[in-house]
Amino acid sequence: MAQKFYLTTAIHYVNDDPHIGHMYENIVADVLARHRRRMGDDVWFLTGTDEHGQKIERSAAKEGILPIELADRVVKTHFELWKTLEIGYDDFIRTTQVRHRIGVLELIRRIQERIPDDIYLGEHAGWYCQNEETFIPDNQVRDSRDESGHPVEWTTEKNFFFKLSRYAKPLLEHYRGHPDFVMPRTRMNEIVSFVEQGLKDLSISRTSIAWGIPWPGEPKHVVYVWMDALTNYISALGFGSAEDEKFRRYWPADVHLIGKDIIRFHAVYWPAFLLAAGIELPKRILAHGWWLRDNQKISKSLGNVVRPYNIINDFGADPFRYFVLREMVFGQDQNYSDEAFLARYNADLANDLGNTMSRALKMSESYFGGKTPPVPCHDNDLLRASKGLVPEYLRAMDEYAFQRALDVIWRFLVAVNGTIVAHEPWKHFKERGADESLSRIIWNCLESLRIIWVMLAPFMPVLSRDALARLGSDAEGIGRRALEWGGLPNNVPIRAGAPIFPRVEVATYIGGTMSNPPIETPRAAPPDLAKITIDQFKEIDLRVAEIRAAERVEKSKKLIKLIVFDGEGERTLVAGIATRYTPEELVGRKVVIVANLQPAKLMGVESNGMVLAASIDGEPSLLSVDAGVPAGTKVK
RNA sequence: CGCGGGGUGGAGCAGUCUGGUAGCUCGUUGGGCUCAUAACCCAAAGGUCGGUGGUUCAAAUCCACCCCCCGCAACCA
Repeated sequence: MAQKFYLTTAIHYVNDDPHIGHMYENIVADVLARHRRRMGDDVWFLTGTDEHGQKIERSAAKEGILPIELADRVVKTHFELWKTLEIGYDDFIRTTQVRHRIGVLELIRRIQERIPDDIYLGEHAGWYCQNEETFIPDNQVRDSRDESGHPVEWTTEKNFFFKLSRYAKPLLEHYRGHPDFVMPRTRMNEIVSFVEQGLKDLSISRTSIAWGIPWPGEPKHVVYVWMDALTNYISALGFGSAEDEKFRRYWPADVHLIGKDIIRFHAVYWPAFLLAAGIELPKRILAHGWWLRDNQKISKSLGNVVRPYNIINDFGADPFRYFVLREMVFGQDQNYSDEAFLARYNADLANDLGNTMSRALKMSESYFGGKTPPVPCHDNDLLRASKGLVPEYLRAMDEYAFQRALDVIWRFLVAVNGTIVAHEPWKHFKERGADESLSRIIWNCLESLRIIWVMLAPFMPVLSRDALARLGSDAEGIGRRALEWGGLPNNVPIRAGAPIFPRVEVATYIGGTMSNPPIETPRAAPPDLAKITIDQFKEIDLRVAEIRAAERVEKSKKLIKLIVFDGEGERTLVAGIATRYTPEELVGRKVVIVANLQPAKLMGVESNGMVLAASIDGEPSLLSVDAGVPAGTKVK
C-alpha cells in the first residue's frame, strides 16, 4: 500500500475574500500535494474555512442576514478562487458543518474523560465593552475606551478553561524528541523559548458570543476559537463519528501548512489538546512567511491588501503559481509587486522556457517532418546534466525549498539553450541535412524539455499538460519514472503552435491594467482643527508643577516616572521624554502640566496628568517657566 | 539586555543549518548567432558579503561584542 501523506492548510476566515497570503498558502499546499501524489504517495489534501465567531456574527447582523448566510456567500468566492488557481484539494471543511461539530464535541469529551480536571470552569477577566458586547484585548484599550471610542469596563466572565499550564513539560519533551516538529528551524526556537517561560491556562469558551458550537451541557457557552478551529484537522477525517476510516488512515497529519503568525496555536495549543485527549500529534508544522506590500505588512486598515486578480485573469493560474513559488524563499517574507511578476514572467517564462520550447519544437518540426527525431541519444551532456539536476530538484522539493527546485530546473534550461547554440543545428541541417547526428541533437533538447515539464508539473499543472502534448509525450505520465532520461518517443507528431508565454511589454501592461498600484502614502492631510470656545479651553486645567523626583520606568525606552508638586499635593505622572532627558536633570525643574486628565496606566505605572512639551520630530522639548513662578500657578 | 526577521556588485535576491575559488535575475558594455517570442549564446565591468575581534590551514558561513533597518509587543497621558 502506498505511503499516506496528509496535508492541511490553515482554514481561512470567511470575514473577507482571500488575499495573496491565502492564495500562496493554498498554492504551496497544492504543489506539495501534486508532487507527493506523483511520487506515489496516497495523498489527502485538506483546506477549508473558519466560519464561527464574533466578526461573522456582527457583519451578518449589520447586513440583516444570518451568520450562515454570510458564510455561505463568502465561501463561494473561496471555492471559485481555488478552482481558478487549480487547487486540487481532496476535501474542504467548513467549521459550520455537522461533522466538525461532532469532532469538536468528541475532542472535548475525550479530554474530560481522560483527565477530568484538564477542563474546568474558571473566571476570565478582561476589558469588556457594552456596545460591542465583547472583551477587548488589552492592547486595544486606551483610557478605558476601545479603538472606536466605546467605554470598556474591567469585567469577569465564567469560562471553561483548558489546563494548558500542565503541558509545558510534555511539550518541551516532544520538541526535544522531534527537532523538526516546527519548520523552518528558527521557528522552532521561538516556540521552545515561549514554552520555557511557562504556559497559562487557556480560556476555551465564551458566553458573550452565540455564533459557535454550543458547549456540551452548557448551552450558554460556545466553544471559543482555537478549540473550535484547530479541530478541523481531525473532524474533517471523521473523528468522533462512526465513519472514521479516514481518521484511522490519514491521522496524524504529515504537514500542517500555516502562516508564521499562527505557529503558537499549532505548535503549542493544538498538540496540548491532542496530548490531553490521547491522540497522536501531527508530524510537522510548516510555517511560511508573509507577502508584504512596499515592505509593509498587508492589512485592511492600511488598505494595502493584495488581490492580484487581474494578473491571474490575464495570465492564468500557472504563471502566477510559478511566480509566487519562485519569488518567495519559503519561510521568509517577500514583497509583492506586479512589476516583479512581469519581470519574472518575461525573463523566466517567455524568454527562457517558452522561447526554448519554440526553437526546439520548430526545428524538430521543420527538420523531421513535424515529428520527434527518429534517433534517440543516451550519451551526451544534457543527459549528464539531468542525472545531476533531477536528484537535486527532488531534494529541494523534499526540503520545501521550492525556489531552489525551480532554480535547478532553470539551470537545466540554460544548458539546453547552450547546447542549441553550441551545435548550431540550423547550420548542420543546411550542410548535412537531417542526419542521425542532427536527430540526436534535437532529440536531446526535446527530451530535456520533457523532463523539465515533468518537474514543472506540480507548479504549472495546466500548461505542463499542454507542453508535454506539444512535445509528443504522454501528458499523463508525470510520475517518478517520467523523470528518467529516455522517455521521449521517436517519430511521434509534435506541435510547435503559438508561444506558450507571449512576451508582455511591461510599460504597456502596467500602464493599462495594473491591478495592484502602489498605495498612496496613507497619511491623511492634517484635519482642520475645529476652533474651540474659550469655555472649552477653560476646561483644561493647566498649571505649573515642580518635579520633586524622577526615575526611569523599568524596561521602558521612553518613559520617565515623575513625582511632581502641583501646589496642592504630590502626584505621580509618566512622561515619554527619556529619549531627551535624564531623570537627574529633571529634578527641581518647573514644568507645565495638564492637571485634570483621566488617569491612565503606562507600562504598569499610573499617570495622573501630562507634562507639556513641544515635539520636534518626536523629540520632546519641555515647556518651562521662570524660576520664580510657584508650583500650582494656573496657566492660561 | 522584550521577541523575531534582515544587512551580500547599480536594483532585487540565493548561498549561512552541513566552513573550502562569492552565485542568480534584472540593468550596463563589447562580441557572436539568425532555429527561436528583438528571444538565445559568450565575454567584460561592478562586491573590503554591516563593523570589530576570535576559532580555524581556511569564515558570507562558526563564536563574542557592537551598529543600522523592518515587523511584533509596547511606551506619545
